[in-house]
Amino acid sequence: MDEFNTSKPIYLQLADRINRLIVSKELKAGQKLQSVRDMALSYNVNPNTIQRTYSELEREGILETRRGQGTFVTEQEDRLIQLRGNLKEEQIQTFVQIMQEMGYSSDEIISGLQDHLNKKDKGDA
Amino acid sequence: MDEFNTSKPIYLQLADRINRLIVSKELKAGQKLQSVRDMALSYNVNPNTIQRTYSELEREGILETRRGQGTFVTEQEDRLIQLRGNLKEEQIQTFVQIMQEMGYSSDEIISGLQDHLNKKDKGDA
DNA sequence: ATTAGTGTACTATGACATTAATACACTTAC
DNA sequence: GTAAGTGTATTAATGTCATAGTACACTAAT
Repeated sequence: MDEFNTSKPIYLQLADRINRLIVSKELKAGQKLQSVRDMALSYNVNPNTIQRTYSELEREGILETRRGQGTFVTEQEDRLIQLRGNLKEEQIQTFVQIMQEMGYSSDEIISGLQDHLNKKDKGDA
Repeated sequence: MDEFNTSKPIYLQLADRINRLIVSKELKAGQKLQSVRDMALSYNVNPNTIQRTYSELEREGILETRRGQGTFVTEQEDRLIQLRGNLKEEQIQTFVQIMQEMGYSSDEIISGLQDHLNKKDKGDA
Protein backbone atom coordinates (compact mmCIF):
# COMPACT_ATOMS: atom_id res chain seq x y z
CA MET A 1 0.00 0.00 0.00
CA ASP A 2 2.07 2.91 -1.14
CA GLU A 3 -0.04 4.82 -3.64
CA PHE A 4 0.58 8.43 -2.80
CA ASN A 5 -0.31 11.54 -4.68
CA THR A 6 2.75 13.40 -5.93
CA SER A 7 1.11 16.78 -5.47
CA LYS A 8 0.88 16.68 -1.68
CA PRO A 9 3.40 15.69 0.99
CA ILE A 10 3.14 12.07 2.09
CA TYR A 11 3.06 12.98 5.76
CA LEU A 12 -0.07 15.07 5.21
CA GLN A 13 -1.75 12.40 3.11
CA LEU A 14 -1.13 9.97 5.92
CA ALA A 15 -2.56 12.45 8.41
CA ASP A 16 -5.70 12.64 6.26
CA ARG A 17 -6.01 8.86 6.23
CA ILE A 18 -5.64 8.57 9.97
CA ASN A 19 -8.20 11.30 10.49
CA ARG A 20 -10.67 9.37 8.37
CA LEU A 21 -9.96 6.13 10.19
CA ILE A 22 -10.72 7.91 13.44
CA VAL A 23 -13.85 9.56 12.13
CA SER A 24 -15.14 6.24 10.82
CA LYS A 25 -14.49 4.63 14.21
CA GLU A 26 -12.01 2.15 12.78
CA LEU A 27 -9.68 3.81 15.26
CA LYS A 28 -11.41 4.46 18.57
CA ALA A 29 -10.72 6.98 21.33
CA GLY A 30 -7.75 5.90 23.42
CA GLN A 31 -6.70 3.22 20.96
CA LYS A 32 -3.01 2.67 20.33
CA LEU A 33 -1.64 3.27 16.87
CA GLN A 34 1.13 1.37 15.16
CA SER A 35 4.59 2.41 16.29
CA VAL A 36 6.51 4.85 14.15
CA ARG A 37 8.71 2.07 12.86
CA ASP A 38 5.89 -0.41 12.19
CA MET A 39 3.78 2.15 10.40
CA ALA A 40 6.80 3.07 8.31
CA LEU A 41 7.11 -0.55 7.23
CA SER A 42 3.36 -0.84 6.54
CA TYR A 43 3.33 2.12 4.22
CA ASN A 44 6.82 1.65 2.91
CA VAL A 45 8.04 5.10 3.89
CA ASN A 46 10.74 6.44 6.16
CA PRO A 47 10.12 6.45 9.94
CA ASN A 48 10.84 10.17 9.97
CA THR A 49 7.88 10.71 7.68
CA ILE A 50 5.56 8.87 10.07
CA GLN A 51 6.93 10.86 12.96
CA ARG A 52 6.01 14.06 11.16
CA THR A 53 2.50 12.74 10.62
CA TYR A 54 2.11 11.91 14.30
CA SER A 55 3.57 15.28 15.32
CA GLU A 56 1.12 17.09 13.07
CA LEU A 57 -1.89 15.21 14.47
CA GLU A 58 -0.62 15.72 17.99
CA ARG A 59 -0.41 19.43 17.30
CA GLU A 60 -4.06 19.31 16.24
CA GLY A 61 -5.01 17.54 19.45
CA ILE A 62 -6.12 14.33 17.72
CA LEU A 63 -3.30 12.11 18.94
CA GLU A 64 -1.37 11.90 22.18
CA THR A 65 2.04 10.31 22.59
CA ARG A 66 3.46 8.78 25.74
CA ARG A 67 7.19 8.49 25.52
CA GLY A 68 8.24 4.86 25.65
CA GLN A 69 4.66 3.63 25.35
CA GLY A 70 3.41 4.68 22.00
CA THR A 71 1.00 7.00 20.23
CA PHE A 72 -2.72 6.94 20.99
CA VAL A 73 -5.95 8.46 19.77
CA THR A 74 -6.94 11.14 22.25
CA GLU A 75 -9.35 10.14 25.03
CA GLN A 76 -11.21 13.42 24.65
CA GLU A 77 -14.23 12.28 22.70
CA ASP A 78 -15.50 15.82 22.25
CA ARG A 79 -12.45 16.53 20.11
CA LEU A 80 -13.28 13.55 17.92
CA ILE A 81 -16.90 14.59 17.56
CA GLN A 82 -15.73 18.04 16.60
CA LEU A 83 -13.27 16.51 14.13
CA ARG A 84 -16.01 14.47 12.49
CA GLY A 85 -18.13 17.55 11.97
CA ASN A 86 -15.24 19.68 10.81
CA LEU A 87 -14.00 17.21 8.21
CA LYS A 88 -17.50 16.69 6.85
CA GLU A 89 -18.17 20.40 6.48
CA GLU A 90 -14.72 20.99 5.02
CA GLN A 91 -15.21 18.34 2.35
CA ILE A 92 -18.66 19.56 1.41
CA GLN A 93 -17.56 23.15 1.37
CA THR A 94 -14.59 22.68 -0.96
CA PHE A 95 -16.56 20.30 -3.19
CA VAL A 96 -19.39 22.78 -3.62
CA GLN A 97 -17.02 25.67 -4.18
CA ILE A 98 -15.17 23.90 -6.97
CA MET A 99 -18.36 22.71 -8.65
CA GLN A 100 -19.76 26.23 -8.54
CA GLU A 101 -16.52 27.64 -9.93
CA MET A 102 -17.02 25.26 -12.83
CA GLY A 103 -20.47 26.73 -13.40
CA TYR A 104 -22.66 23.97 -12.02
CA SER A 105 -25.92 24.95 -10.33
CA SER A 106 -27.09 23.53 -7.00
CA ASP A 107 -29.53 21.26 -8.82
CA GLU A 108 -26.87 20.00 -11.18
CA ILE A 109 -24.56 19.25 -8.27
CA ILE A 110 -27.23 17.28 -6.43
CA SER A 111 -28.37 15.32 -9.46
CA GLY A 112 -24.82 14.62 -10.57
CA LEU A 113 -24.07 13.26 -7.14
CA GLN A 114 -27.22 11.17 -7.08
CA ASP A 115 -26.40 9.65 -10.46
CA HIS A 116 -22.95 8.76 -9.24
CA LEU A 117 -24.22 7.19 -6.03
CA ASN A 118 -26.92 5.23 -7.84
CA LYS A 119 -24.34 3.73 -10.14
CA LYS A 120 -22.08 2.83 -7.23
CA ASP A 121 -24.84 1.47 -4.98
CA LYS A 122 -26.07 -0.80 -7.76
CA GLY A 123 -22.57 -1.93 -8.60
CA ASP A 124 -21.72 -2.87 -5.04
CA ALA A 125 -25.05 -4.58 -4.28
CA MET B 1 -4.84 37.54 -5.09
CA ASP B 2 -2.13 35.25 -3.92
CA GLU B 3 -3.77 32.82 -1.54
CA PHE B 4 -2.17 29.51 -2.39
CA ASN B 5 -2.28 26.23 -0.58
CA THR B 6 1.10 25.20 0.73
CA SER B 7 0.36 21.53 0.19
CA LYS B 8 0.29 21.63 -3.60
CA PRO B 9 2.59 23.29 -6.14
CA ILE B 10 1.45 26.74 -7.22
CA TYR B 11 1.71 25.94 -10.91
CA LEU B 12 -0.78 23.08 -10.49
CA GLN B 13 -3.17 25.18 -8.43
CA LEU B 14 -3.10 27.77 -11.19
CA ALA B 15 -3.75 25.05 -13.77
CA ASP B 16 -6.80 24.00 -11.77
CA ARG B 17 -8.10 27.56 -11.69
CA ILE B 18 -7.67 28.03 -15.41
CA ASN B 19 -9.40 24.73 -16.08
CA ARG B 20 -12.38 25.90 -14.06
CA LEU B 21 -12.46 29.26 -15.82
CA ILE B 22 -12.59 27.39 -19.13
CA VAL B 23 -15.23 24.94 -17.98
CA SER B 24 -17.42 27.79 -16.71
CA LYS B 25 -17.06 29.60 -20.07
CA GLU B 26 -15.39 32.60 -18.48
CA LEU B 27 -12.59 31.65 -20.86
CA LYS B 28 -13.97 30.63 -24.26
CA ALA B 29 -12.52 28.44 -26.98
CA GLY B 30 -9.86 30.31 -28.94
CA GLN B 31 -9.66 33.13 -26.42
CA LYS B 32 -6.26 34.62 -25.63
CA LEU B 33 -4.93 34.34 -22.10
CA GLN B 34 -2.83 36.87 -20.25
CA SER B 35 0.82 36.81 -21.22
CA VAL B 36 3.22 34.89 -19.05
CA ARG B 37 4.57 38.14 -17.63
CA ASP B 38 1.18 39.77 -17.03
CA MET B 39 -0.24 36.68 -15.37
CA ALA B 40 2.84 36.56 -13.16
CA LEU B 41 2.13 40.10 -12.02
CA SER B 42 -1.57 39.36 -11.48
CA TYR B 43 -0.92 36.43 -9.20
CA ASN B 44 2.29 37.78 -7.72
CA VAL B 45 4.41 34.79 -8.71
CA ASN B 46 7.45 34.25 -10.90
CA PRO B 47 6.96 34.19 -14.69
CA ASN B 48 8.63 30.78 -14.76
CA THR B 49 5.83 29.43 -12.60
CA ILE B 50 3.21 30.66 -15.06
CA GLN B 51 5.15 29.16 -17.92
CA ARG B 52 5.02 25.79 -16.23
CA THR B 53 1.29 26.15 -15.77
CA TYR B 54 0.82 26.93 -19.46
CA SER B 55 3.14 24.09 -20.48
CA GLU B 56 1.19 21.66 -18.35
CA LEU B 57 -2.15 22.70 -19.83
CA GLU B 58 -0.68 22.64 -23.31
CA ARG B 59 0.52 19.10 -22.67
CA GLU B 60 -3.08 18.21 -21.75
CA GLY B 61 -4.34 19.74 -24.97
CA ILE B 62 -6.32 22.50 -23.24
CA LEU B 63 -4.13 25.42 -24.30
CA GLU B 64 -2.21 26.19 -27.48
CA THR B 65 0.65 28.63 -27.73
CA ARG B 66 1.78 30.53 -30.78
CA ARG B 67 5.29 31.82 -30.42
CA GLY B 68 5.35 35.59 -30.49
CA GLN B 69 1.56 35.82 -30.31
CA GLY B 70 0.50 34.40 -27.00
CA THR B 71 -1.28 31.49 -25.36
CA PHE B 72 -4.85 30.60 -26.30
CA VAL B 73 -7.60 28.26 -25.23
CA THR B 74 -7.75 25.44 -27.78
CA GLU B 75 -10.23 25.81 -30.64
CA GLN B 76 -11.16 22.14 -30.39
CA GLU B 77 -14.45 22.40 -28.56
CA ASP B 78 -14.75 18.63 -28.18
CA ARG B 79 -11.71 18.73 -25.91
CA LEU B 80 -13.39 21.33 -23.74
CA ILE B 81 -16.61 19.36 -23.54
CA GLN B 82 -14.59 16.33 -22.55
CA LEU B 83 -12.75 18.42 -19.97
CA ARG B 84 -15.99 19.63 -18.45
CA GLY B 85 -17.23 16.08 -18.03
CA ASN B 86 -13.92 14.78 -16.75
CA LEU B 87 -13.50 17.45 -14.10
CA LYS B 88 -17.07 17.01 -12.90
CA GLU B 89 -16.75 13.25 -12.54
CA GLU B 90 -13.34 13.60 -10.92
CA GLN B 91 -14.64 15.99 -8.30
CA ILE B 92 -17.68 13.89 -7.52
CA GLN B 93 -15.65 10.71 -7.38
CA THR B 94 -13.04 11.96 -4.93
CA PHE B 95 -15.66 13.71 -2.82
CA VAL B 96 -17.76 10.56 -2.49
CA GLN B 97 -14.73 8.40 -1.80
CA ILE B 98 -13.55 10.59 1.07
CA MET B 99 -17.02 10.88 2.59
CA GLN B 100 -17.41 7.10 2.45
CA GLU B 101 -13.99 6.61 4.00
CA MET B 102 -15.25 8.76 6.86
CA GLY B 103 -18.19 6.41 7.26
CA TYR B 104 -20.98 8.49 5.78
CA SER B 105 -23.76 6.68 3.93
CA SER B 106 -25.11 7.75 0.54
CA ASP B 107 -28.17 9.25 2.22
CA GLU B 108 -26.04 11.19 4.70
CA ILE B 109 -23.89 12.54 1.89
CA ILE B 110 -26.90 13.74 -0.08
CA SER B 111 -28.67 15.30 2.88
CA GLY B 112 -25.47 16.91 4.14
CA LEU B 113 -24.96 18.44 0.75
CA GLN B 114 -28.56 19.62 0.52
CA ASP B 115 -28.34 21.28 3.93
CA HIS B 116 -25.20 23.06 2.87
CA LEU B 117 -26.69 24.27 -0.41
CA ASN B 118 -29.90 25.42 1.27
CA LYS B 119 -27.92 27.55 3.68
CA LYS B 120 -25.85 29.03 0.87
CA ASP B 121 -28.75 29.62 -1.51
CA LYS B 122 -30.67 31.46 1.18
CA GLY B 123 -27.63 33.46 2.20
CA ASP B 124 -26.88 34.62 -1.34
CA ALA B 125 -30.48 35.32 -2.29
C1' DA C 1 20.28 -4.53 35.69
C1' DT C 2 19.25 -5.84 31.17
C1' DT C 3 16.58 -6.00 27.11
C1' DA C 4 13.16 -4.76 23.79
C1' DG C 5 10.07 -1.51 22.28
C1' DT C 6 8.68 3.08 22.35
C1' DG C 7 9.14 8.36 20.82
C1' DT C 8 12.66 11.94 19.71
C1' DA C 9 16.71 14.40 17.75
C1' DC C 10 20.41 15.25 14.56
C1' DT C 11 23.13 15.35 10.27
C1' DA C 12 23.65 14.49 5.45
C1' DT C 13 21.92 13.81 0.82
C1' DG C 14 18.91 13.95 -3.30
C1' DA C 15 14.84 15.55 -5.67
C1' DC C 16 11.75 19.10 -6.65
C1' DA C 17 9.25 23.79 -6.38
C1' DT C 18 10.03 28.45 -6.52
C1' DT C 19 12.35 32.65 -7.21
C1' DA C 20 15.62 35.53 -9.72
C1' DA C 21 18.04 37.33 -13.51
C1' DT C 22 19.28 37.06 -18.11
C1' DA C 23 19.22 35.96 -22.85
C1' DC C 24 17.18 34.31 -27.13
C1' DA C 25 13.47 33.51 -30.93
C1' DC C 26 9.44 34.83 -33.05
C1' DT C 27 5.37 38.00 -34.48
C1' DT C 28 3.10 42.19 -35.07
C1' DA C 29 2.78 47.12 -35.73
C1' DC C 30 4.98 51.23 -36.86
C1' DG D 1 14.34 47.71 -39.93
C1' DT D 2 13.11 48.91 -35.37
C1' DA D 3 10.49 48.46 -31.24
C1' DA D 4 7.33 46.23 -28.31
C1' DG D 5 5.21 42.24 -26.97
C1' DT D 6 5.07 37.41 -27.13
C1' DG D 7 6.87 32.41 -25.62
C1' DT D 8 11.20 29.84 -24.45
C1' DA D 9 15.65 28.47 -22.39
C1' DT D 10 19.33 28.57 -19.07
C1' DT D 11 21.66 29.10 -14.75
C1' DA D 12 21.99 29.90 -9.83
C1' DA D 13 20.18 30.12 -5.12
C1' DT D 14 16.82 28.92 -1.57
C1' DG D 15 13.45 26.12 0.82
C1' DT D 16 10.80 21.86 1.64
C1' DC D 17 9.94 16.87 1.35
C1' DA D 18 11.70 12.46 1.80
C1' DT D 19 15.23 9.17 2.64
C1' DA D 20 19.13 7.22 5.30
C1' DG D 21 21.71 6.39 9.20
C1' DT D 22 22.69 7.05 13.86
C1' DA D 23 22.09 8.12 18.57
C1' DC D 24 19.53 9.25 22.78
C1' DA D 25 15.60 9.07 26.42
C1' DC D 26 11.96 6.80 28.40
C1' DT D 27 8.86 2.62 29.68
C1' DA D 28 7.71 -2.07 30.46
C1' DA D 29 8.84 -6.77 31.07
C1' DT D 30 12.17 -10.08 32.46
